[in-house]
Order: sequence, then structure tokens, then C-alpha cells
Amino acid sequence: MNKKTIIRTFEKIALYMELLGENPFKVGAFRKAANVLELDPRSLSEMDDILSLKGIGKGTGAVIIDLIEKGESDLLKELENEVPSGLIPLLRVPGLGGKKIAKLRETLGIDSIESLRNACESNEVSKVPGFGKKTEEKILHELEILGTRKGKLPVWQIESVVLAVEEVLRSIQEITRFSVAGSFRRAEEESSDVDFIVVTDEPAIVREKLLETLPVEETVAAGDAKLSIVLDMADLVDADFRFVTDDQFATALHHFTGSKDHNVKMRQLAKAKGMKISEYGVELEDGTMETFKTEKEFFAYFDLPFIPPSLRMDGREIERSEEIAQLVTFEDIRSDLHMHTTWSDGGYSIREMVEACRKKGYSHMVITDHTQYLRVANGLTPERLREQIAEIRKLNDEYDDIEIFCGTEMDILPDGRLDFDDDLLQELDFVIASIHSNFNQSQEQIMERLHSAISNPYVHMIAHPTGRIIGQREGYNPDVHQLIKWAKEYDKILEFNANPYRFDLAKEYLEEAQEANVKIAINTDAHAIDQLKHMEIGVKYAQKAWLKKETVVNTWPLGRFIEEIIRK
DNA sequence: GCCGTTTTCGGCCCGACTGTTTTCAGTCG
Repeated sequence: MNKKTIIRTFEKIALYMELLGENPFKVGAFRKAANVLELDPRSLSEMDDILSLKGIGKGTGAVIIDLIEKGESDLLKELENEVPSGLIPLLRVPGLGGKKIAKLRETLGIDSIESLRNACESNEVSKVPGFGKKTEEKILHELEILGTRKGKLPVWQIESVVLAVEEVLRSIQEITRFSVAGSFRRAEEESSDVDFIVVTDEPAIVREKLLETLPVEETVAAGDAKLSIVLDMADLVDADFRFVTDDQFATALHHFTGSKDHNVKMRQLAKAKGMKISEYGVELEDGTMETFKTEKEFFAYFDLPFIPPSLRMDGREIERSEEIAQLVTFEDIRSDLHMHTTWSDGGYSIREMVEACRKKGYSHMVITDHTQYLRVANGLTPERLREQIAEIRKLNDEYDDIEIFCGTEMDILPDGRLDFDDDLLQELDFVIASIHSNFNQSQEQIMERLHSAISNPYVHMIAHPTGRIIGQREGYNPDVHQLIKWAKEYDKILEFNANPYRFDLAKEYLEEAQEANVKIAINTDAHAIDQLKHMEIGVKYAQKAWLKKETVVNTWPLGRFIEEIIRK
């Protein structure tokens, strides 16, 4: 028996109870029990006090004992006998919840998508009390498109939707200010929708203008406080707009940034003090409504530091809030150690990239073009690299406010050899090694390649260590735990690639790396000036892993960077 | 079903929108 099985059992029990129309708080109790186990970092064998955990009581405890002793749960078995499995997909139909499904089953014997569709088509559903013609039509419509709608979209796709919507919001003069909220603001890897807080005194006008201007596929709900639509932008994307007044902005932004778990924790905190948090402010015991200029003030009201949106995850961030001051912020970043120029597959010259980094206020940077093996990227031969080194050295003499280091993003070849020999690597300030080929090799072969690179004395860093593209490909499946151990052993940097296509390493691995005292660099891997901006979203994502400023080497001042990295 | 330095019973985070109702339940985020 393991913890995952127990968690899944609780979730199944909750699901079946929901379908039976059970008391939502009872259903919630099983979900909460699952959540309690999920949040506990210990494995099952380490949890000798599992039955006394807060949230585990008599009922949920009995399920755990059943599972440990017999390997199965009597309660779940009973429920499985009672509830036809065909009902489960019905919960995915928008507009149908446990209560309605239970009602349909009671009155019409609905036990599957098929029987529900038949009942709608023969107009039986609209005769059930509480249902009507519109509901029947809506169910039929939803059944038709069930499964065609995409689930979550990767952050880079969501980003383009957000940028497009923001442009429309800026064009509406009745809007005084707005902000994206939701999972994109929390820098999640994937999102199922986009949320915006919109300040306006004319919600009706703004609503109509949005409906006119945006590519609306479907209007889900349209009131004076909110607008919910489905946008047709490359993919279908749900979008929510909340209309608020200026003094409600901070609390509304907080509320619709979430996460749900974070909000629940905050509200419980407020409730314990006799206050009530809503999107409109904090209601005191005497009924007066307190509003805030900023989220910072809102948090301060509850004696908390500003909790960055990306940290608002499972609620534990509230207990860990005293650690926040040490975390890396965008303002801490002094350098970008991975970028490309027209010498390989970048879009801008060295000088243009330097000027762009100067504008960002960086104190140093590294030019790291691809190497000869990567033909498609116009990778540099040793001769061209030596020419580039000369040019960079010359250019560096022109600037006294930024230090330009000579680097490379060298390919790790399929057989484990490196694309340049040590003599050439010695001439460089900073050497990145990366895998760009033969992703389908066995994990053993991949790890041999990585070991060959990370153990080379002239290599400083392994870039995008897993090669993943969010929502598109898994990468080359290295044993990251082993890679982290090697990084520690050979004292090498692991990259966190800030490009939203990659976000590589993922946050769980970043946390593990920091735990192991491995140095991390946050780099944009920019192939164009515009992509240097990804440093910002990258830092936000890195905060999710609770990365400290000290862990991130490109927060270090130039002197320390030279001392401890370049001249090491 | 779970919980209690305000409670062992009566709450459980809060509010918007829709549709089906004549005052509100269900769903959603």
C-alpha cells in the first residue's frame, strides 16, 4: 500500500458520493483528506500518526485501515456497486453537477452519456422538476462538443492570448486600468483559461465593446459584474472578465489570481479574526468594508509580507511566508548567461544584444552561440568561434558599464563526445553544454552524454537539462536526480531556461537542486532581443521552486561571478 | 465527514450568473 493509492481512493469515493448527490461537505471531507495526505511530504511508511492528522477522522481513517489491512476499501466497493460507472463522464458536462446528475438518475434512470442524450432528444429531461427547455438544449449541445474542447494550454500559447486581449483592453477608453489574473499571473506551466480584472464605471459598455471586438466563439455568462466567453484564438480559450471599481481592484485582483487553495487559506485566516474576505474587500465584524490600494497593503492587513502571485499555490506559502524575503526577484538579476546572435541562429548582432542587455541594466552577459554539430542553426566552427572571440573582446573594450564574456552553447554529440576540444574551450570564459540531438536514446546513453559534459573541467553549465517543450514534447528523459548529484560533485551550474516554451528544469527539480546546494542560473536563451524579456516570467516561475537569491548565480555581482565561476 | 483557547452541534470560503422558479437551487471559479 502506498500513499498515492489512498489518495486516489479518497478522490474516487468523493466522486461517487458527488454523483449520488451527497452532502457537499461530506464529499469535501474526503477530498480534503486526500489533500492532507498529498501535502504531507512524508511517505506512508514514515507517517506513524496518519490517523491523527487534521482532516482525517473516523470515516476517512476507516478507509485507510481497510486499505492497509486488506488492500481495498469496503466503502469504495459499496459505492462502485451502487453507482453505474457510466455516470462519471457526466461530471465533465458543463452545467451538470452531482445534484442534477443524481436527480436525472432517480427520475429517468440516466446511467450514461448515451441514455442522457436519448432522454434529451425525446424531451424527457425538460419535464423533470428543476429542469427546463433551455437546460435540455444546453445539455444536448454540451454532449455534442464533449471531448472536442481542449484541456489546458501551455503557458507560451496562453501568453499570446493574454497579449492580444490586453491590446483590446487598452483600446477601450471606459477602462481606467486592468490586470491579467488567474493561473497566467501565477506563472503556471499550463492554464485552462485567462482571467482579467477590469476597472470601469461603465461595465455594460465595456462588456458590449469586448463582445464586439474580441473573437467570441460563445458567450457563457454576461452580467454587470462579469463576462465569461470562449475566445476563438488559434485554439478555443475560456476568458473571464471581472468588472470592479477602483477601490475594489486590489482585493479583486487577489481573489481572481488565486489559487483556489491559497484563497481558502486566506479566508480561513480572516474568518478566525472575525473578518470576511471577498473580491470586494475585507468585511469587518461591524459590517464595514475595508479596501486596499495594493495587494501588498491587503497582505499587510493580515500581518503577511507580499506573497508573489507565483507562490500562491497550495496554501503552504502562508506558513512559509517568512522565507519570501530571501527569494530571488527580477530586480536581483544582474546578468543573462545564455543568448544567441546572427553568428548562429539568433536574429540580432552581438552589438544589438549588448545594447539590449545594457538597457536592462545588467552588469555582465555571455554570448553563447551554437557549435558546428548543429548545422541547422549555423553552428560555429572553431575558426569562426575564434573570430567571434576576437570581435567580442574588441567590443568589450568599447563598454565600461557592461562586461561581455565569450561563451558557447556547445553540443554534446550523440556518442557522448563534445563538439570542441579542451584547447578551444580553454580560450572561452563560459562554456555551456547542451543536448540537441538523438532524444530517443536510452536513459543510459543520455546520462553517459551528460556525464561526459558535466565532468569536463572546462564546462560550466548544462543548459535546458531535460529538453522538454511544455505541452509538446517530453524531452530526452534524463535521470535528473543523478544529474543533480553530479552537478554537486563536479561543482557545475544547472540552468533554469526561462523561455516559456521550456521552463526547464521544472520546479520540482529546481527545488531538489537547491536542496542539494547546486548552483542555478536563470537564462533566457534569447534568439532575439524581444526574448530577453522572458527573464521576468522565468524568475516568477523560479519562485515557485522557492529559489533563493543566493542559489541563482546570475544575481551575483560581476566580481563574485568572475571570482567563483569564470576563474574557478 | 470533520472539527472545536468563543462550540460536541452547527457550521464548513464567498459571490455571480443562469434557469427555473415566483424566492432560490445548482453550478462554477
